[in-house]
Amino acid sequence: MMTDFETRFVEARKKLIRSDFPDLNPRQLEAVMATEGPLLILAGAGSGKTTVLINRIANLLKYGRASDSNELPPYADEEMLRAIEDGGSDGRSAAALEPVAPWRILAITFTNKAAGELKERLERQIGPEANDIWACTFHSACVRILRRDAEKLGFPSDFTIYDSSDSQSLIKHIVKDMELDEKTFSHRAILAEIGAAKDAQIGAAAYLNEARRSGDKRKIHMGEIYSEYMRRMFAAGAMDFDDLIFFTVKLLLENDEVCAYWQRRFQYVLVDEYQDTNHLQYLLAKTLAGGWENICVVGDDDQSIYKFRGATIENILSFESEYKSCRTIRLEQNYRSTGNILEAANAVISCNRTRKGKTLWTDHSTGEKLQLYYAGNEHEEAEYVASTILSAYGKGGHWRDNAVLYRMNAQSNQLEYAFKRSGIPYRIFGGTRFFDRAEVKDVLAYLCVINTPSDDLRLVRIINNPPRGIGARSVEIAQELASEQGSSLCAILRRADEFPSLSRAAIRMRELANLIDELHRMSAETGPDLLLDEVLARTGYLRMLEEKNTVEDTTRAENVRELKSAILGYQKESGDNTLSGFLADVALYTDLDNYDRDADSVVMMTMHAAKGLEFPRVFIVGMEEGIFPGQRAIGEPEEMEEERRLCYVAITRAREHLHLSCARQRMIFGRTNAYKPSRFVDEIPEETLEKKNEKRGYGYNSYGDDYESGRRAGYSYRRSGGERPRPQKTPPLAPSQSAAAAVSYAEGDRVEHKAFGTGTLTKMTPMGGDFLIEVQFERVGVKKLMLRIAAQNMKKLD
DNA sequence: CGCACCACAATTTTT
DNA sequence: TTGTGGTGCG
Repeated sequence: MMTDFETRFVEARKKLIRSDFPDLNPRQLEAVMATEGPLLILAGAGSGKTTVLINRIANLLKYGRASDSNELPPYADEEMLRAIEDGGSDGRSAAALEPVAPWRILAITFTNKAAGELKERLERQIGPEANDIWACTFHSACVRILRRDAEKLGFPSDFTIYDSSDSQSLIKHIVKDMELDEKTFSHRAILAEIGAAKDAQIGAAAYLNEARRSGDKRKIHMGEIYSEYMRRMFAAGAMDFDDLIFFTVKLLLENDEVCAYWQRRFQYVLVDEYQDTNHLQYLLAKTLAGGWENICVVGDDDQSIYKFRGATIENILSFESEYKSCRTIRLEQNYRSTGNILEAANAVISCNRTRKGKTLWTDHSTGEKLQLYYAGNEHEEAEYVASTILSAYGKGGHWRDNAVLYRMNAQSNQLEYAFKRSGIPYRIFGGTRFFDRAEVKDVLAYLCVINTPSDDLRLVRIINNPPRGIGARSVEIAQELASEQGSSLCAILRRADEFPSLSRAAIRMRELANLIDELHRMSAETGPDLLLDEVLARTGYLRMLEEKNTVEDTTRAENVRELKSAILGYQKESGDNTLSGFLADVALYTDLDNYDRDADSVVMMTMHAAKGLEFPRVFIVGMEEGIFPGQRAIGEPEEMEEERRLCYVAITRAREHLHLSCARQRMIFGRTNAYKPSRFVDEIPEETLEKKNEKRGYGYNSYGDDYESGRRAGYSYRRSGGERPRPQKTPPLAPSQSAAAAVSYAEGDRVEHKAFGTGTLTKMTPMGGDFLIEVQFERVGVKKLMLRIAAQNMKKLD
């Protein structure tokens, strides 16, 4: 039983702490104050969860567990209580109850970007102290833990990290060496299977045993591949992404001391995007938090869209039964979107069965209705998007306020063309990332080999690149020699002239080995930036690119130089000047996308990639059965729910304007198919939707005479031999109108464009049945546009 | 050994 | 349609 004084003290203390977070809503405040024990925060889209995370950490650093405890400090007295009630700075320090040291806090996110943002915002709010907080990704946390104790697992503490393409090529080599059929054993399937095994904590030996017991041929082969994969990884002192977590968990579970060390250290563990964790990650978080049991997970079961890579929604759904004393807080107030957008999002997601149940609300106004555009095909759809963006820009928006989201990267093409034709600057996110580009990987492979000459996998990659006369056969022989002698490939290269079988290539091999050794020695005293220069010069790699002189090779050369700025950036950020440090970091750093974040251009990306982002105006294209939801999800209830969550994520990216579009027919992978509008469209309440072009896009008439009249602006013009479209009364977007109008333009005309303003048409070049025009605009300078598209958004001035 | 040509498959993707 | 990987020829 608490005494009256105690009650007053605790209440006053809570009141004071609360007053320190005036900008939070009641639910957010509750989440910030609930510091002790397991806590599940179900944070809807746009509900300010990062704010909560940051303030929660701030609270811990400042007040310790005071906001969530009935405990009094040892010397609590009336005077102290008065100070707290007054709320001055004395009161604030009196209110604290063992403030938490920053290094006792572990905040785990999924992406480097999220971790970086967290760190940045923490530093801004809390100050330099924030640097000692472990705000990192699962993988980088594991690396830090493993660097300390990898030897206990038999790995060198400077183990290298293989990224997925390294893993992939290793698998390829193994499948080849084992002479298995590469069709039945696709790299993808194997890696998925190995990943799943690791996720279930099944090591290679256990897997193989189990496979042998089952007698399943395929499984046995799979087990053999798995074992060989792990053997070679171990021999190379390498871990892949899954291993980082797998081995960390193993380390913690098998070494009581190590486990106790970390458990004692991490007094508070926070996990962001908890719905995206897989079983191993869950286990890791649980284990690390095992000492103090102060585990706070933040997530949204409705935004779980990564099942395909192992995330299990179960983690979040069963958190409450896992931790009996758990408190659950729902953040349902949305600060991002208009009422209509939220209503649509709520309506769609409510069709799912497996969920915790949340309903977002907002005090924003209803806003404008969602626009649903029915297009005849993907060209029309793209032109609708382009045209809408031009209008918005013309009314004084920025390009970067617009995002176009699609289900598959393959859908980006038509949009890209439409943007090019219309003079809209755009950027595509996703696709091949910087560090995945061949030329960057090549150069990094050099650096890896220089750092660790026994890194056979990387050595094979660069052994004849640039071509130096070491052919595939010679490499094969050298590899055989290496495995016979149990030495590394590089060691064989050094002694190449001892092996008659290598005769022809021996000299070249020795030269390469010498180069590697020399650069290796140099790496001890030279920073990675200068070493890179040396590598580029001495290996002739840059020369090879420069000599080719094609457009691609110029960009490649640029990418290689860009790598140098990545190195310089690393050195500046970390203060570390070692090659091994940089390489360790690079393996975990996929994302150089952060460069020119402020560039003003329309953003294009998959819906997956858009998670966590927001834009004033969002287009969701390809709302068709078979595209979104994808063919694979149809008839699979679980998959369908995941697609629906994806739809929910996509819708909730929009702040003010949301445009959906579907096409009656679409060409994908070179084949044209007819599609019905997506079921998700039907799930959106009618009253929040404004349908546009329904008749023409999907109506009975759309394949009648309309079709021949130049509606398919992209190519039918040429097919119909320049035939003039029949005049018809059409809404402003109809391309037929533009085709008619296009004819009447000539060089020297004064024009007014709805986005770019007034200008003079300076040049007209016939191009594929259309014209490429150049217009000197007064406001935005020279633009190159395709006339047919431009004509929709432009009129002639007299 | 290097290049050109053909077959084939292709959600989504952080680390 | 696009990219990739394997094969065959000079």
